[in-house]
Amino acid sequence: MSAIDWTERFKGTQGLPRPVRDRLLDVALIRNHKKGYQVFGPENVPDSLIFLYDGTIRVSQTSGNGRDIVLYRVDAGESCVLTTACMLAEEAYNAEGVAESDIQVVVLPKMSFDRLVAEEPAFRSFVFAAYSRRLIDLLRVVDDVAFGRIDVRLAERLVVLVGGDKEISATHQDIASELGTAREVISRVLHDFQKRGLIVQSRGRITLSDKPALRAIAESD
Amino acid sequence: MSAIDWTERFKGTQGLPRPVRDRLLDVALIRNHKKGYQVFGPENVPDSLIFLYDGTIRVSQTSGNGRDIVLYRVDAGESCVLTTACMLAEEAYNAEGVAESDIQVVVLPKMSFDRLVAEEPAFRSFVFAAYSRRLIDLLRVVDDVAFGRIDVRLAERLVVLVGGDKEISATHQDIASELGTAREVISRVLHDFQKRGLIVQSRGRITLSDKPALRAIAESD
DNA sequence: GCTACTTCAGTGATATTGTCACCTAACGCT
DNA sequence: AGCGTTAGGTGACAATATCACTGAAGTAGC
Repeated sequence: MSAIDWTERFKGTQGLPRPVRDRLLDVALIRNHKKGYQVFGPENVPDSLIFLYDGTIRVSQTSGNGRDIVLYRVDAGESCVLTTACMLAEEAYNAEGVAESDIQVVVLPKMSFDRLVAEEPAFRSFVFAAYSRRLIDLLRVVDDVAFGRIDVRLAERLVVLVGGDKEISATHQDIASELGTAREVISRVLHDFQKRGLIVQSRGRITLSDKPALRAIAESD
Repeated sequence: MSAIDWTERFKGTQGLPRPVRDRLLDVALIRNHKKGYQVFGPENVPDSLIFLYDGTIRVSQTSGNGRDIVLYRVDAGESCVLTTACMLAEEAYNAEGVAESDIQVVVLPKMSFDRLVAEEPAFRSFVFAAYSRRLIDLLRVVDDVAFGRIDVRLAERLVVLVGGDKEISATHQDIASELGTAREVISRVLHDFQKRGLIVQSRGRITLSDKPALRAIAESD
């Protein structure tokens, strides 16, 4: 058994009885990938279930022309259920998962996955919870894109991206790809935020100087 | 056993061995609902898995102001996995499933569902396939809303709604709610379609007079 | 240093879509 | 027919997207 009991870190699996965790350790393969690695995509259909041990995966969708939109992120401790959808889909679709940092993933072969689902109720509910969370994430995206204002969404995203910090390192294009809009739109709204004293910009860098105000804008939906 | 072997009609369960079908019949409850019945929604969280035996359920999302968007439809033979997401969600969200016709549903109590998933591999893959299909449906919605042109989406929807027929019985508001846009937008685009000889309108009724042309518009993405 | 090259950001013009206000036409009802 | 309700039309304007540029800021080579 490995020195690190990695299953400890999987959200929702904390309550798993000891033997279940050991079984997970037994059948899973640990893989490392560099930042930028495409975990799955239209041209790269995996045949295994993927759990993320460390790092984050950005799952995004690409349009015919150059625009992107981020659907959700997979954080450490979560599983990437779109890979299963990916496996089952016969019609083409253009979602892809890319490592946003160096990542360490736990690869669970389809057969082992199937057996664990069958035999371990706790694992089963973990998997269904993962699916449900993704469905709800997507509902949120639909809601935002269909009904949300761009300045509200941008403010919200800035607050999320900055985390506990004060600075964000991202180009306008990066942020446009997050929100599924065009760079020019982001440039204009950011310009407006700057005029209002909410942020300070420099090339590839945004400093949030009035986080509470941004949060207030983000809440106004 | 009922006279009708309804499990025959469930897509993806055709290959189930006889005893599995019998077990489904055993534990499931059949319920009838009128058109307009809310199968699930923010105020109405079910505690069972729902399979649709007959009719269709429209799953849509409502915005803060009056706008709606249709996420997908559940047809006979499919399961409504959002109900499970519904059950698991702690944060509020505003999706609802409404019977679009009189429906007959098969209600599978959570416990029975769990047991079937555990014990019947065929049932298991049926359920995962259902989840995946919904995820992919939602990807399509995101793609349309974020990147699609409204005239293209409208033409597409008209062709789908008309089916093998030539007429659609729906108000502009109905169609706007399908696509997540405003009535005025639909009115204008339909007016344009009419001027171009693609459709003929009367109150609450649209006749597709040039379906091939509409299909051509729908394909132009 | 300077130059060439690339990436990033700003901006005006225009098209598309959404919002608001108000109007008219069609239908159902008594 | 008269009346109320719903469906649909339209102009004005706001928000967002697209296009075609511009210059500014970094980067690599010399």
